[in-house]
Amino acid sequence: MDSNNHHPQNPNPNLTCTYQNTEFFDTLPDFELSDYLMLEDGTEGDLSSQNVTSSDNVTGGSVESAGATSTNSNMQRNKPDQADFRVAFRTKSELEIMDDGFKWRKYGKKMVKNTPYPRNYYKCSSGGCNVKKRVERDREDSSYVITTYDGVHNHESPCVVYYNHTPLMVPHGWTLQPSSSQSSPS
DNA sequence: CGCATTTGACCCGCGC
DNA sequence: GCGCGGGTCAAATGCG
Repeated sequence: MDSNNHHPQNPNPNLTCTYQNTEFFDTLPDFELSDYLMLEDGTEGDLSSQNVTSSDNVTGGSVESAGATSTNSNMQRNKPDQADFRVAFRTKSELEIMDDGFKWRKYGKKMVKNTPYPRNYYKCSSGGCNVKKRVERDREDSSYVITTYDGVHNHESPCVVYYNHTPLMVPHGWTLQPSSSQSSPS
């Protein structure tokens, strides 16, 4: 609706995610992460009532893909390859458009019953990448945005390709960067 | 002119 | 078996 929603490729090029140290969220002045939701295949309940470790520090270093033994892989007609991994964030932000360095293309919008705010559906526009993203506002606090990632990117973030690959698993959209390194590669 | 966004319709799954 | 809700697709429109 807002014509200013045309998200650029990477408004936060210096967005360095030291996710395990939570420094990433401290680096962002515009929004802060309130809740980190770890949703696995079939474990996902309702985001509205999904209470997690709502602590300021996200000590979630144990993010793993949990789709290795899923019985119902073909839940959708899409490729069930990477649809087993799901992560949700609740972020305090005025804007629903939180670019994580990936390029997302909106493909749908829905009004949810329990929420006065619409839910937006995004797909990763990178070729061959079937990662989906769901963005909705918290019905309790409209200042919070709930972002749910479905799937795993099969490519690096366009804005952090110059970083070394890390063996650690990070939530979709977040690219890990060694805290010992400078955010400016030059 | 090309690409991204928007919006409505359609399809699928689940619950009653 | 029917209804409801959620999710996805496709065509149209607008903007760059």
